[in-house]
Amino acid sequence: MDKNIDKIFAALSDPIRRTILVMLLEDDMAVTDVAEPFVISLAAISKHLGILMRAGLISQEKRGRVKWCKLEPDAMRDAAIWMQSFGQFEAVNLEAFEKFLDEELS
Amino acid sequence: MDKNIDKIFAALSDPIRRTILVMLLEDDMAVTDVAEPFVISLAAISKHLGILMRAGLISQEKRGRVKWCKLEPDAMRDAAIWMQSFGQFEAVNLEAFEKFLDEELS
DNA sequence: AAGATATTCAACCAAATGGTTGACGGTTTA
DNA sequence: TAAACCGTCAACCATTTGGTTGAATATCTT
Repeated sequence: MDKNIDKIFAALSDPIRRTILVMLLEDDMAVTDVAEPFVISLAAISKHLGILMRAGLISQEKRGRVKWCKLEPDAMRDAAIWMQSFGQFEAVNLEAFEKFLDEELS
Repeated sequence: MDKNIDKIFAALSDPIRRTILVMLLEDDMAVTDVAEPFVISLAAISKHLGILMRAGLISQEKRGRVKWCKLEPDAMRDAAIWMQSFGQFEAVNLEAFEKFLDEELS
């Protein structure tokens, strides 16, 4: 139960996986569509999705031959609590967040 | 500048390193004292501290033969912003945080 | 000067990570 | 039924990670 925080932080340490999570903020996506913007192989994306799955950050549901990926934002709560404990971080303001998303997606 | 978020999350993915950060919440510590509660070798702790250093999460200052380790909580801000963007996490309440620290330190 | 203390370095090892390609098993479409 | 599509699996490769031990360096103490 607590070992999972390891997996969550490890999952978040890869920029491809963070980008995938940002993509899933918009909407659920099929594996093939998740893979589309990246230059690496579908198999590699499949592995990344497995890591996100095992960390609990996404869930997957197969309908027909398509496997849908869904964001599970709750998984991040423990990690967020851990981080904020060091914090006195100001509340996130929208400006900072939008700027951040721009950089992340470029 | 942004590549560092990879290193921050990677650094946080290890329970020993997270425990070290919690220890440094209390006060600055010498490397030997950081290592004391752990069963692994001093050299291994030295490597962990190097990873925390390169992630910017701690700083080190040598005075005499003793190297002092200091928490640098600001380094976590970018990562915290990233996480909170998925969030709508409620503000951390003290109860949850104390429970968390108990688990982390045990 | 010699000895003890603090920390890192170097060489090594096992396991995990991130990538590849090719084959395979389901599912849909023609 | 045959062909196309969706996604994973298996085998492989290079690199990184987390640990070890023993030697090296630097500083303090006696």
